[in-house]
Amino acid sequence: MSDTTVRVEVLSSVFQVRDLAGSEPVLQVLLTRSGDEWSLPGGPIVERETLGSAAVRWLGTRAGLTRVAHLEQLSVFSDPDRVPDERTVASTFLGLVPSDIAAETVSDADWFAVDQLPPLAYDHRDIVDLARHRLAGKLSYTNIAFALAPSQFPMSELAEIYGAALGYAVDSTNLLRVLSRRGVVVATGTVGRTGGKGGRPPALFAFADSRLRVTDEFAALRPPM
Amino acid sequence: MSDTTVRVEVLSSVFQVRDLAGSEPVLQVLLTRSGDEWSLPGGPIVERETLGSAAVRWLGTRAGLTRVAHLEQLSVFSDPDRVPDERTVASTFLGLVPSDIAAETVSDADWFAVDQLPPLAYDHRDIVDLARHRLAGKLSYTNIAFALAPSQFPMSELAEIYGAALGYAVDSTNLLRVLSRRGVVVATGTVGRTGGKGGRPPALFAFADSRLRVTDEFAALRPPM
DNA sequence: GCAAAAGTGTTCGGAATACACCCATGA
DNA sequence: TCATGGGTGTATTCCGAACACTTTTGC
Repeated sequence: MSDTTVRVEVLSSVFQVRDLAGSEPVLQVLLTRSGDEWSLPGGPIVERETLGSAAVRWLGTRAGLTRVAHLEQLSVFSDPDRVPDERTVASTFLGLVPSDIAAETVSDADWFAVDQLPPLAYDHRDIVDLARHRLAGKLSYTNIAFALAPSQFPMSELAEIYGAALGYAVDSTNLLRVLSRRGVVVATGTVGRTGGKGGRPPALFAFADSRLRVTDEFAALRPPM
Repeated sequence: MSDTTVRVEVLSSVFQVRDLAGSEPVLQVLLTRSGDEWSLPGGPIVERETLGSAAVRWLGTRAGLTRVAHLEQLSVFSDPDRVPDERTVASTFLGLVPSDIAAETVSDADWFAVDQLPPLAYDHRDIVDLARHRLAGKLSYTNIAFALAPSQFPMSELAEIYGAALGYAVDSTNLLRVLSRRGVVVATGTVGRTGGKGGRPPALFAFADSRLRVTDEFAALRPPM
């Protein structure tokens, strides 16, 4: 059998929930400019690195981003014609950045609201859509929001983060009940400062784990007992 | 940037629920012999094919298997030292074969119960474990069992298939309720033959779709309405 | 006191499991 | 008619959503 080799690149959809001037915070994705177009940050892998370390490396060099709280594999895109030139297989990643990190970017990188994306290169739009869908799914049955939230937060802020990522409003009261029953969030005992327009100061919460954990593996067909 | 190319292979964990002499049916996985060891079927990709078509091609040539009812991507395994020799990135797949198909194999391929696997080459054992876990998860919130079941079946047989794949007993009564509420299975109106030891003849059911469909996307945090 | 935001309690409905009981067939 | 398996109905339990009501702060 012939030892066919192909070009392998990594591409990352990195999300952050960011304040948009004068309105609710929205889910944004990090893009890099290449000529006229915008692309997902990434590039080819080198000899002795895994795909994951390649993704991290490219996020640092292409976009100036170093603090990714979570990174996981998505599908591989392998259509022979997905990019013109050389046959290139793309291994894609989902990355998340906490909302309180000032994710400074280099000059050729910027954040875009996921509902107002510019035209993207090649199949990168499909990759962003896949990543959004994966994120929405995992918010429901894992603790993945730890990677979108600050280390401490009032529940109303966490509800806004969920709302931005899911695309619909989430009730903070019930969110607390669901997440604390599952042991995902715990009260810190500390109290935050009241907001700009008055109101009762909020209790601060934190995620129990800072690594991905499945919290509701079986929606149906649970094992006995 | 240098145009690094690497060797890309596909590896498939193909499962079938098969009768084991004189006992309950069990989940088995298809392996190929390479020298003394057993491996997952697969190999390098060629110029103009996707990873999926490469996986199908290798299943045919290495294992004589042509009728895979479902095939989906799992993770990419990219540790630089995962195989000695040349640096090889493995894109892995989960495949499923209906239980009533006589999945004939070539001489260097055979089926093994997942709980009694022989020593496997390289990291192939990790890949099988990942595939089992993915299958178990998807049985709970998708219709993926269509690819493990015959085209028509009594519910007791489907419960055995679920039981073999999940590793614990599943009640056929409640399985029918869950799957019919979700529109996953429908009654065919036909009736099967009674078993060897007498008993009432069973109604036959079928899956409504023969493509993967998510049936319970959000375990929690459902959208309003 | 009043507005604003946080927190508590209650009710409701949906969905999955467990289990008792009835039905249809072969010997 | 009896054993064997299939099918139906009911009760229980759990969990998440909705919403009203109370509490605590700033002005």
